[in-house]
Amino acid sequence: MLKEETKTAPRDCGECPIRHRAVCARCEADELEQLDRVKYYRNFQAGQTVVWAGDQMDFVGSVVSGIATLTQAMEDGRTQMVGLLLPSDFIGRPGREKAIYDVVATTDMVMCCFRRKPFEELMSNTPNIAHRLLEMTLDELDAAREWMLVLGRKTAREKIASLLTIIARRDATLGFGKAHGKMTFDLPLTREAMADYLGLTLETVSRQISALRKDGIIVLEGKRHVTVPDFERLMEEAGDDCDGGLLA
Amino acid sequence: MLKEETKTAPRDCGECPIRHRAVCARCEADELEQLDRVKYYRNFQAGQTVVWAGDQMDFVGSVVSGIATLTQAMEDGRTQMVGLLLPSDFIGRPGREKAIYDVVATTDMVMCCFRRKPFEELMSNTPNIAHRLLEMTLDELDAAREWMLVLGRKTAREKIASLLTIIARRDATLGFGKAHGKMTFDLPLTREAMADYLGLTLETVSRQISALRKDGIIVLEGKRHVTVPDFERLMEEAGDDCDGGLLA
DNA sequence: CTGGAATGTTGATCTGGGTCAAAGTTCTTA
DNA sequence: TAAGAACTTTGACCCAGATCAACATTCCAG
Repeated sequence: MLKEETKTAPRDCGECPIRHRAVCARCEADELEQLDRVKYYRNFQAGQTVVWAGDQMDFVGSVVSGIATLTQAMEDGRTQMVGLLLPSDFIGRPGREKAIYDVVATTDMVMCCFRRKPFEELMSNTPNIAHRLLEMTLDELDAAREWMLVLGRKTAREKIASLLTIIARRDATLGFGKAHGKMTFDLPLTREAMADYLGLTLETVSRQISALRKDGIIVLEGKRHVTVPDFERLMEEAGDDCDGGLLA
Repeated sequence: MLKEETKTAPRDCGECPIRHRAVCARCEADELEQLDRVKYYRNFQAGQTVVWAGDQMDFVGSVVSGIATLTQAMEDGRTQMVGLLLPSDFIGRPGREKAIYDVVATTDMVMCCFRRKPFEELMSNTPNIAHRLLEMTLDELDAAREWMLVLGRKTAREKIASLLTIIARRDATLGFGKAHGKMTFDLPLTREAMADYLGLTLETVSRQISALRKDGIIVLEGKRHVTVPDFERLMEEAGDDCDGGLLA
């Protein structure tokens, strides 16, 4: 049932696609070598759980390729996604024994893991790592706060538009191409996952996507492939005039 | 009109009330001295704006006493509070020129400010500062994510209960006393500010507070002074069974 | 292919919280 | 000590989004 290695890990850091965006972005050759000693790659399939909230977690690491989600749940089953982890994003918290969120791979995913204890030690001797991690954490904090506005104050339609905006921007940044005019991308999330991210029900997500389609804001091919004829138009629908920011 | 110094700044770090919780928590004597050279205190009155979103910000710093809020607004006036800054919390982001949120003092407040440029330099030579800031930022990220669950998935009543829970916990941590059984504290926020924090209208906030009062979950003296007869009961209302965490 | 999970769409109805409106309470400042 | 101004409560009504239900589509495994 295992597909034969969806995507293989990079052979070494030199050809790693996230070399210049991840925690290791600012490391020198010798530092990379130290990291290399405590590092290993792991592959996950779409749908697979990386960690369960409450589990012991003896590694931290970076998303190399693919997408994962960070999710929090209440006892009665209500669920809120609190983070969307894209290539180069960091998973885990140095100094923390147990995961406090569920981490799930929503697409096939490759992770570059570091054994936690040695990584923590490395961090205290390697300002380049600690510094980059601080920077990334501050970015994520900004993204989380931006998302608080979405959750707290935006309408369902604006929420959907905001999510599309983020995904489109990410594709522009990571792949090639500008974040304006005509754009095309795939939704890496199911309707349900979108609902969990947006604080909506999946029915509402479905309806609002249909509405945006009817209004010509987006064009769908199949369920997942989206074309945005005019990105500026989409941003207006999202309610945030142009504000940059967002998203690590 | 100025009250004669609501609360004065500490004379020196030795008697600073946040000495062991703020960015400087782990600094040695010599490091404190370096910080001292770029530091100054500022007093704000309740209601005063500390920084406007978009403004140049040439300082960062810590809340010494009092409370401030971090707020984000859409052009049409919808407003979402994205942070509640308590004593020892850090304001501003090293490396960032312009504020991206409004910062407002909701009570009289004393800040310990550092000139931004020299602080940034200091940070690169002083792992103790950078490290502590990373730790604090990670805590704030956790708090922001916890809040995403509140905003996205909780009912109005649960939201109010969650907020009361946070404030009660803070008072327990900062002041004296345990976070269980009978607790008493003052609300540092107006109904409107609570609404902005919770993604509600002030009418709903008012109604739900009345409802909690009627149900005996809380007892009010005046508008602001709250007694919680049974903290466990309040936590149940908040929907999170006991989960610790939250709040820097 | 084919039967059954997932996954997604659409409709009908209900409801929690928003909106609008009017009073009631404090707090100021004169 | 009075007259605002700011804050809070409460009521009546409404609507965006939830809930419940049926059906369509896609994707597999056998």
